[in-house]
Amino acid sequence: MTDSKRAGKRERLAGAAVRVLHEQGVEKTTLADIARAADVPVGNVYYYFKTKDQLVEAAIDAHARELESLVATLERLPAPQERLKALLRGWVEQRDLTARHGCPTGSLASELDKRGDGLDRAVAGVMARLLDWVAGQFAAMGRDDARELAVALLAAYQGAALLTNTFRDPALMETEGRRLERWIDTLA
Amino acid sequence: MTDSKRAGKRERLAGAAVRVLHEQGVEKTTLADIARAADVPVGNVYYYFKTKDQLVEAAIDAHARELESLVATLERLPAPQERLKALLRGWVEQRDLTARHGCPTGSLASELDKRGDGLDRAVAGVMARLLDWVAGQFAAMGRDDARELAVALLAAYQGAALLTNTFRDPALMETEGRRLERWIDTLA
DNA sequence: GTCTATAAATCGATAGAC
DNA sequence: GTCTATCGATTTATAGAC
Repeated sequence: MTDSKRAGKRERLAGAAVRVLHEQGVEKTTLADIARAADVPVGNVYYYFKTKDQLVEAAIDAHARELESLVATLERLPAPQERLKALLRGWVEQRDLTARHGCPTGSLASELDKRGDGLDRAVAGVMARLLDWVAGQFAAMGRDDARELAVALLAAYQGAALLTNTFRDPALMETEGRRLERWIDTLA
Repeated sequence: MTDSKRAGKRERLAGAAVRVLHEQGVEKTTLADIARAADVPVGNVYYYFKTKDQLVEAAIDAHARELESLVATLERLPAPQERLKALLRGWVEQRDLTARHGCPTGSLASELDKRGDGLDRAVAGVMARLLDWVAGQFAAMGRDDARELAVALLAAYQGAALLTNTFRDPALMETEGRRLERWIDTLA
């Protein structure tokens, strides 16, 4: 089989893993679940990934690329406060999915921390890059407490996502999103 | 064996479960892990709990009682804003444990959501009672947006706990705790 | 390269001796 | 009531046919 086809199957597995791991969690998800979602025979998974951990790592990488692509579209907006508010609105738009399964990045970080392997460091890297970008926006707004504000914004979202998921209440994310937009306006 | 002794062993198992489930997560924790921590033979666990789920539920109840006892001590403080700030300081004091394993309630809520069983509703109840109490404090401060403020405070803490855990950085919780104390002062 | 069959390990749960 | 031994189901991972 050609390299392009092999890459396609690898990516299909990684992409399906992102979705299924978000829905079911890492521990509850079997390789059979991911293989089925990717329409690949179970035993064949091991040709592309030596262990389950390597497949999870590929899913983290795929998720990181999705996040980078989102940030890239935000970069097109001229003002940093508009970029941050657009990020917020994107999170609010995902409220139904968040109510069902939580924030993909946050629940992954929480779950991978409990595993002995080093996969939690990979998610921490994804989270760190997002935090850096948010801090960069606050810095562009002339704030010298940019990092602290970035932590506050990201924490507010992560916590809101957790409560939205816990109470299965998408409206909670809407209310919190509006409040955070007003907060950003006061900082400009 | 007497009822009191039996109750003692049941409680020892539930108490050990609270600790071990926080450290290792629900899925990674085996009944053997909990039995060892409680100094009870593995097979004997099933005399006290018919299934693993029932043991997890007992752990949630035990955790709920710990939280209620904490809230009861806060009730002794005269002013509602002092009660909230004391709650915050308690969270900050737990920062090292949080950096290692996250917030016990939050990580439990996140993990149990991914399981098919109904245990996530039990944690949601614990979280709801805490949220109600916080909202009650804001209401006593004369705020008619008490519920929204309570969601904001609890979400800020849950998000800060998640980031503290993800980055393994207790200082993050300290900084965020100070910021939230200042925020409460502006609302009084 | 692809897939089936199965080994190997883990863990929840039960049977039954004491 | 307490504990050991073990079953049965699930899941990761591998061997090997095609």
